[in-house]
Amino acid sequence: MFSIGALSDRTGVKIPTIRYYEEMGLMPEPERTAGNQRRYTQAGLDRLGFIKHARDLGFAIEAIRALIDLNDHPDHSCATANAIATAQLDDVRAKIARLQRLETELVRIATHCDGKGRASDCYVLTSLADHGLCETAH
Amino acid sequence: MFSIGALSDRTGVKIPTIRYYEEMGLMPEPERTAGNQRRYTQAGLDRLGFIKHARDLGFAIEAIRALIDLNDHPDHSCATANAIATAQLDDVRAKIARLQRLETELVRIATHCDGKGRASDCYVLTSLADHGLCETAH
DNA sequence: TCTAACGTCTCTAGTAACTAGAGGTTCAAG
DNA sequence: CTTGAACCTCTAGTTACTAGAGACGTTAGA
Repeated sequence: MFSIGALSDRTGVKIPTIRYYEEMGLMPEPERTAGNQRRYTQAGLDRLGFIKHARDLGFAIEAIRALIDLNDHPDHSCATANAIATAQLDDVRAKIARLQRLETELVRIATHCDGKGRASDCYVLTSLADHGLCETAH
Repeated sequence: MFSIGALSDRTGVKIPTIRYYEEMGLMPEPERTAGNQRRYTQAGLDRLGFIKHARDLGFAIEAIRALIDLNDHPDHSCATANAIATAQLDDVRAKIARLQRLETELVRIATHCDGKGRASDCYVLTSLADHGLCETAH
């Protein structure tokens, strides 16, 4: 049996976050000691690892809830799991594309200002005031 | 003079968001009609455009506050503006790098599952349960 | 001038996914 | 049996908005 601190140490998930996951219904309510402290089994540790990994990959809590549900029903079809993973991939790719456009503009903005002039001549400030200077849409 | 709705239409910033910016001190408190409605000048419109552009580029409210402050003091050095823009660029690049690592893992996870099997054999679920299958750190 | 329709007002509360802190209790090592 | 670390619950704060309720203001047409 593991205390909540032991779980935290093994997974890298902070203690308040573990309690938060329990409240959100991602972690099952564990057994308690006579003094009301949580005691987890190996299954609890495994589940927290699953959640952590999914969160690290950017899955939302609701998506993880669905994935856990599937994991608990081995005979269900995995179509939902595939759809969730694919949607997450699409989401990540969209974010990358957007950030790359921002990167382009920020490089332009940052390189045209050496930080040594006066604010009235600053290309950073001029750029922000005038959208027309941008190369891409954002 | 512009009503708040006119400002919203011209900048694409939603009305409650304009009021929120006012509360945060990014937008100055505008004049009011006898009936207590906000009326903005061209300067108010310009400032909202500045804020919108900065937000679109991912600058945080606090960073924008500093940029506006510089914009209002033309004789100050623009070193801070340059530092803020550079920090933002670094931040964007770090996010891109992280997302690209996630993309790698998600491609692997999504392509190994066709969504037609059973949950017990699902590569998506197996992968999430076993971090060892990952190619990169995340 | 009246009135209908639409615009605007303030205020509260909700979102995602935690994080911080207060004030009190329990556990385990020595 | 003591003591110090770990744990408990609860509330509130974070970021940047968004939604909704209920009331009031503005304006164009009859």
